[in-house]
Amino acid sequence: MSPRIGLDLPALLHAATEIADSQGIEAVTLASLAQKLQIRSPSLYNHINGLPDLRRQLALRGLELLADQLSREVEGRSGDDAVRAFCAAYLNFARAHPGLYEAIQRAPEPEDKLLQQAGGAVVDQVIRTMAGYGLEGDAAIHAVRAIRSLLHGFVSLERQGGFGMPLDLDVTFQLMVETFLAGVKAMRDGGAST
Amino acid sequence: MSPRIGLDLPALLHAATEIADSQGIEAVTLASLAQKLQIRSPSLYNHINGLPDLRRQLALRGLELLADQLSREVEGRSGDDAVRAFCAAYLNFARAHPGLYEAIQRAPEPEDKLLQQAGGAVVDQVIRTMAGYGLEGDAAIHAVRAIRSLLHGFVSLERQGGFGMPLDLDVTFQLMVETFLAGVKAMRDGGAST
DNA sequence: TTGCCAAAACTAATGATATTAGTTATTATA
DNA sequence: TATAATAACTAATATCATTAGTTTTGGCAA
Repeated sequence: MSPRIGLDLPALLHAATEIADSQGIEAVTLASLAQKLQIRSPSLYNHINGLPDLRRQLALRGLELLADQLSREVEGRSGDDAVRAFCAAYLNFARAHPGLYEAIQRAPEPEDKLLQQAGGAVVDQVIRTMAGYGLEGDAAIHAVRAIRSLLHGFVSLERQGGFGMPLDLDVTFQLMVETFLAGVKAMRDGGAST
Repeated sequence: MSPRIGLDLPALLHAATEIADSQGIEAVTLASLAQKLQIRSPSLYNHINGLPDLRRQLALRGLELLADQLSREVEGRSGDDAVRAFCAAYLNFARAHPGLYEAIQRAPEPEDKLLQQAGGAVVDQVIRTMAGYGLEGDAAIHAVRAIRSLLHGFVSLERQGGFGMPLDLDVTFQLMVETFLAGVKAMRDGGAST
């Protein structure tokens, strides 16, 4: 009675994103998505290649969106200011799109070219932001890894309610970033102190 | 022909841990566990209360083991040395038990008393380790949150292969911890520098 | 304008999973 | 030795992903 509803991949991903952001990536199933779209689940195969493919597409969409927002916020800034803006943008994305953020973490296939590339774009943005910071070569790579760890760790713990104390998390975040910057400078300008 | 094989909860969790550590927490299903134990999956209900309960038990087991190893390594140390030992022990646990570590992160029910308590034991260990560091009140809480973020972020990114460059990860980890310590001292002993 | 074809929906069917209900056999204990 | 609790079992159901094959529709070419 009603073939041709007019679905396409973007519409699918939009609906899947809503499910992921509101109920978690686990809740994104072909059954739940089909129900939300008012179609039968086998019909989804006209647009995607099964559940793993759907989640992969979500991860791609998430990475693109993240890279986009990061570069937009960092643009025109430099030094500490750029790092602060970068960190804030990263946190904001994770809070605004918890489901997409979750999807990004599920990068299984290391040989997936497109996913690698999309992830690379985000990492490149970190590298650009941290560049011109007086760090060269290996030291720069270590610093980039450190800030990625810091950001991802905070975001993950916050999302899963890992921080018990009722102390303002935004303050923690700000302080954490400043501590990191202070540490980088201390390490750069000399050895360890007491 | 063969009821009474002699299974009990510890044996179950041991087998489930092996699956989780070798194939990931996703691979821990009642079907896979039953197959490994040579029984039919409904028989598992004599020991556990379904799949969610099994994963919860795994998380509990993981938290206990982690708290145990952390306190063992930190014992007798203090100051920077204690922090370094703590971080190393945390990393070692995550590497040795990737499946258990994964299980820990899946803490869904915030009202689960036992899980809260087990998680609290780990956090308390962080607090004890960071204590006597010249940080008081809120500052101490922020510092604890920061180091948890750092450790969890690094461990997660490493596990999912998030670090692309073929640069020694152990070096990054060491450096990261030292940078954190330097940052904490810089923040404690004065404001921001240039 | 008409007819055809590709695309997008569908139904039907299969296999895997978790879970429940009810059954049987064994072990421990009274 | 008899019995009761326990730990295995079989049978059955519901949900999910996936495949195969079918129908309908909308656009495009003759």
